[in-house]
Amino acid sequence: MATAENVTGPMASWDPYTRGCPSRDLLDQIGSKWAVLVLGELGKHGACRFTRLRQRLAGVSEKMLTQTLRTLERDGLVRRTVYPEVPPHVEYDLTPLGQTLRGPLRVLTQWSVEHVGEVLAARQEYDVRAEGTA
Amino acid sequence: MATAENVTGPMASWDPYTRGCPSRDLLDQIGSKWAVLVLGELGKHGACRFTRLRQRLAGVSEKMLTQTLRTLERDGLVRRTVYPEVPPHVEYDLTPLGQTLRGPLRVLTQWSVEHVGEVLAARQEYDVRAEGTA
DNA sequence: CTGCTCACTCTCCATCGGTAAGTAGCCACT
DNA sequence: AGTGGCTACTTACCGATGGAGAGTGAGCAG
Repeated sequence: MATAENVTGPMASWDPYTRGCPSRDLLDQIGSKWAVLVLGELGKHGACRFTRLRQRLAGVSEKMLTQTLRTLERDGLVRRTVYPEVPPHVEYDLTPLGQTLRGPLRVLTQWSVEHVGEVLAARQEYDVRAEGTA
Repeated sequence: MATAENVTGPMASWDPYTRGCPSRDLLDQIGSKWAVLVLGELGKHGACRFTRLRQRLAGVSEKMLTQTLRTLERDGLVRRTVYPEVPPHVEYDLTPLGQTLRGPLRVLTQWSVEHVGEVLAARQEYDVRAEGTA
């Protein structure tokens, strides 16, 4: 079992509500737009190549996909496997640690799909009221 | 039950993997750094004033807190109540819709707290390997 | 020797986030 | 009369971040 002490010293517990706490950064990372989608995609369909991933996440730029994958790899959530061929062949898939994130992210994604209608309605109502005030 | 049809027309289902889909935007919003923390705080401790909230979310600027609260209010997740007093008195709390997000966000927050040690370790290992390559 | 594939990598520009100072309205104190 | 303070914002400025698109490298087919 990994504890805080193993890595950075005597901090007993992490708290994202504290300024500069690594758990806040991490929360930000894993909740970021492209990371959620990359992890979700790799979780659903397993290993995937760069170009295929880029197609599945319609709208992502190459730069952002590369950057997101690097960050996830560094964080130990995604594994990058290079097959030394020409043309280049690289595959990405989830590590065991990455797998543990599937549940939380699936729940969040489902929430946004299920409630987007209500949110859109709330926005309309808000905007109408704001117009009246302006 | 709110469905897509109620608001924007004949789209049968929302998919965050589609470019420009409102559910992708929404997912981005609710996963964003300050929104997660604001919703978490209001979920845990109930109604709260601006300044108090600012203290609890150590490190947030006034600008970002205002902006985050406005967005959440517009999305129907947070309710803003103004008491016409001097000095000004404004309270924020979760709407019923906002309450439904507590679970998903708590799970995500817990994940980051529980696994930050492993992630930190993975980063160290990655950085050491990268140094060797450089 | 030209073109093609794949996975980047670089450059340029627009938008975003953070810092810090300003605003409004009323009250208490001097 | 004037000064300062309370609370919740706004605004201006600036560096960091994200997106669009072109360029790179390595090797093989034609």
